[in-house]
Amino acid sequence: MREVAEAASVSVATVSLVVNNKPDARIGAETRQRVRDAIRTLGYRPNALAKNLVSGGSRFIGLVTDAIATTPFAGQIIHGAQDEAWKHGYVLLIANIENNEDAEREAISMMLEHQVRGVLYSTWYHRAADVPAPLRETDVVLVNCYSPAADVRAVVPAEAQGGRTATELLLREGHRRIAIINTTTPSPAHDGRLRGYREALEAAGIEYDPALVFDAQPDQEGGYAVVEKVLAQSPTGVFCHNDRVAMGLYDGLRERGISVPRDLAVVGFDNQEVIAAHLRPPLTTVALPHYELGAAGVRVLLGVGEAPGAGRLEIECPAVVRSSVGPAL
Amino acid sequence: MREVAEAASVSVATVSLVVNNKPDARIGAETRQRVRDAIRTLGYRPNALAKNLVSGGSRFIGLVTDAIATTPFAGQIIHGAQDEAWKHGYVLLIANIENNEDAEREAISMMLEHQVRGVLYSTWYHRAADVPAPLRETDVVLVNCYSPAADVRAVVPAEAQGGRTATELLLREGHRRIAIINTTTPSPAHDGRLRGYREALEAAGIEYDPALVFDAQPDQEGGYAVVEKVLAQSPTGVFCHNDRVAMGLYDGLRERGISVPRDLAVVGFDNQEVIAAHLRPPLTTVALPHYELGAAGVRVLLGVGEAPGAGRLEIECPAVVRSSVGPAL
DNA sequence: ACAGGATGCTAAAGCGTTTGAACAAATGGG
DNA sequence: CCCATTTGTTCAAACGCTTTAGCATCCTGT
Repeated sequence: MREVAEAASVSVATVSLVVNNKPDARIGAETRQRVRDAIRTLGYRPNALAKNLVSGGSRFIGLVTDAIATTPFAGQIIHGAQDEAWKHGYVLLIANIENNEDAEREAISMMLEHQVRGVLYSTWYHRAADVPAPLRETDVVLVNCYSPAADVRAVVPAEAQGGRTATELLLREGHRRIAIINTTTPSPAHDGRLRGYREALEAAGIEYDPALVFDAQPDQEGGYAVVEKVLAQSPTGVFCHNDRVAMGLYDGLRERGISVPRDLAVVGFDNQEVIAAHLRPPLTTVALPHYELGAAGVRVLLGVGEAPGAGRLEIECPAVVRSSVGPAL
Repeated sequence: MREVAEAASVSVATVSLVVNNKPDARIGAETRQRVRDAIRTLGYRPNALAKNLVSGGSRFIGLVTDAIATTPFAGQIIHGAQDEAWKHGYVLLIANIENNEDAEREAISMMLEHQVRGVLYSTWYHRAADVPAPLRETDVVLVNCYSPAADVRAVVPAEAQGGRTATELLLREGHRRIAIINTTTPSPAHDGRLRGYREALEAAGIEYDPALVFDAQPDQEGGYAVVEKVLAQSPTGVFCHNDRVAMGLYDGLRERGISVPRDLAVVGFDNQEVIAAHLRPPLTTVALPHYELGAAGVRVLLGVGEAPGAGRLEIECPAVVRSSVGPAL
């Protein structure tokens, strides 16, 4: 900067004013141009570190995740957070801590030392989570998880609405006998989606029948294993807890010569692209809005747009219609 | 820091020396303890920004990717890079530029302004890439792509070795008539894997038969569409260009009552977990080492461990054995 | 011709660290 | 008992930038 100042024969103060385009800075047009030229010819770049130092805070937002690796979802959260942060002039500082206490402590320290504007703490599946104590030193927003004590702002998928949407996908094609294959473990996903299912049925004036509710491991094997029992109840539509379960269901159905969607309509959940889009027929499902979770997390942190003072902000799970739901016979 | 200094009644210089544990600093044990206590009770954290300012450079490594969103792979690259960076005391600054020129320029500016130690420029599939001019201002390592001019260090998957490995997976079970379903578009993957296939055959003393080489769109539809033609050549094993092709192949085979691996052995490529692990039977495949690409990228950038002065460092593609390859009849 | 207000620019302090030189006190050797 | 070390600690400059107060000029109207 000093070099630029010298080249343009002005003071560094002037250069600063020009670089930052200060609205109320009175700089002559000619001088301004001279500085601009000097900047160009010298290839000057401001030093963000120094800038942040003097301004007190930085333009960093920390993102700590518990598993970038194990799931394709985390990528989406990062992506959403990064886009939104970018939009507001912030940069993402990421750290992932594969359930490693020390790594977590270190990561958080690092972020605090870099004077982050705040931290997004995200998990790869929707669950309760404790906020590590040191994070209290800064702004925190939980993403895809929530504090049981509800004392920290959180952004989570709207499981119940998702369950409702999934069920409505079947209802609106005339299905009245709709099974749900839920997961075995209690969780926001388990409870919320079931609740949505029941709400949708009720709204359609259909009585809830516990016999149509099945539990299965939330993966392909689970879906495959439960086929017989599901068919025994002769539903015309099935809402699967996730796409992998639907994948297993497909396998079982195929073996029995049962055609999707002609003989049985199937709806998944998660919208795991590689699975849902490539099954035959392509799977109609409900998406977990990971990108939006990341983006909304940043918005909440920055206090722009929708903002729950505390408590959870629920992000809609949109329907993704493909070809696995047809009209009820 | 000043507060700590006052609390411990020493100078800030002393505090600095204690905090950084300077090896050749002569500080009395008692003073040292006093400072430590003050730090603890005041909850002092050093300001990384200031530290970096004075030290000249920062502990940032930039990672720019062309698509975090669209693929589960990018997550792995990030993860590998982040772990390795961490290990050396660096933090990742990420930016992704969904083929948006402006975003790219901005992202790079941002990184340079933050005085990054260097930048990893990564693509989501292995290809040639031009290094954006401004990146020349800093250290760059290409990850999963390479500069045609070979003037920039690059880390890429060893496609040929991967093709060889895939083929050997079949050879060692006694298969002699092995088909390859390659992709239609020329690319490092196309050429390298085919080369590996030929090398493996040659090493096994099997003559290369062009009739066993098929081209197909590199997705499920492609694999499904080519089944008939492949079967017409009655191979006992098939090496698919990727797992999605294998997925399509599975579909076609199932329709024809052909059992994997009993009637036909199948090997995929990419090791796309959600697909490969969940197909029935689970797919034996060769993994693209995305995690390692990220990690190796950082090592090359930092000049630790294996380091090609220039040119490409090839990372091994390991076999992932599941159940889709059985002995040849 | 001159007060008063714009206009254009700069000086200098400060942001939180690091670091080499400098200083003071204690110790050891002869 | 004095000089030379060693030991413990501080001074002050520097890092690259922002920002406020202030100093010159130059207009404008009277």
